Amino acid sequence: MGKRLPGNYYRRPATELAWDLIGKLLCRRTENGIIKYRITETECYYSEQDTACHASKGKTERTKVLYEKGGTSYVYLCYGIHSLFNVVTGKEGFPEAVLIRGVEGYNGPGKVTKAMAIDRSLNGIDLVTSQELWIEDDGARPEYTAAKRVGIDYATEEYRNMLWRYIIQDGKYKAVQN
DNA sequence: AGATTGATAAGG
DNA sequence: CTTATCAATCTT
Repeated sequence: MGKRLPGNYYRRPATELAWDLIGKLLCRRTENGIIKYRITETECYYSEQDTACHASKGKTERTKVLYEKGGTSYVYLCYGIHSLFNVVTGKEGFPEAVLIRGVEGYNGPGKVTKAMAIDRSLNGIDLVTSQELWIEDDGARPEYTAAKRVGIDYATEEYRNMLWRYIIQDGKYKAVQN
């Protein structure tokens, strides 16, 4: 079956990981056993120049994890309600990450983390060695489309228009349009 | 379209 | 300490 993605898989730009993670299996160990969901939608956040990226305002207590090396998880509580799960990519010292916006059966980043019981206690863990949370590749290479990112109205127009959101082509799980 | 929600970050 | 700001979701 699926193989866990190695550390060097994550040491690539978020702009590349974002579409490559489409179709991969997000795995989570729970008390009831291991659950796996296929990733259907991602978004990438790249560099301090990207005004939609949390790191654009500089390194803070919250965003410092974005500067970690690829393969680190970044779990962030949004709007006081929703935990959002991101995969930090690239090399140490450069802020970039891929937000998991949807998995098979669950559209919406808040629903994904709810379904998989991901919370801020998993912030900063290593997806390569963790027994709690990791990503596998089972060889699936689904079609995907690119779109503008959503929920980032505060970003400058230049970055709002970036096609940094990727959606699996499956018809069953249509994403909301811009 | 509007209400909600609480951690985070910046300012006094 | 106080205030403003959200990488969202649910209900009208």
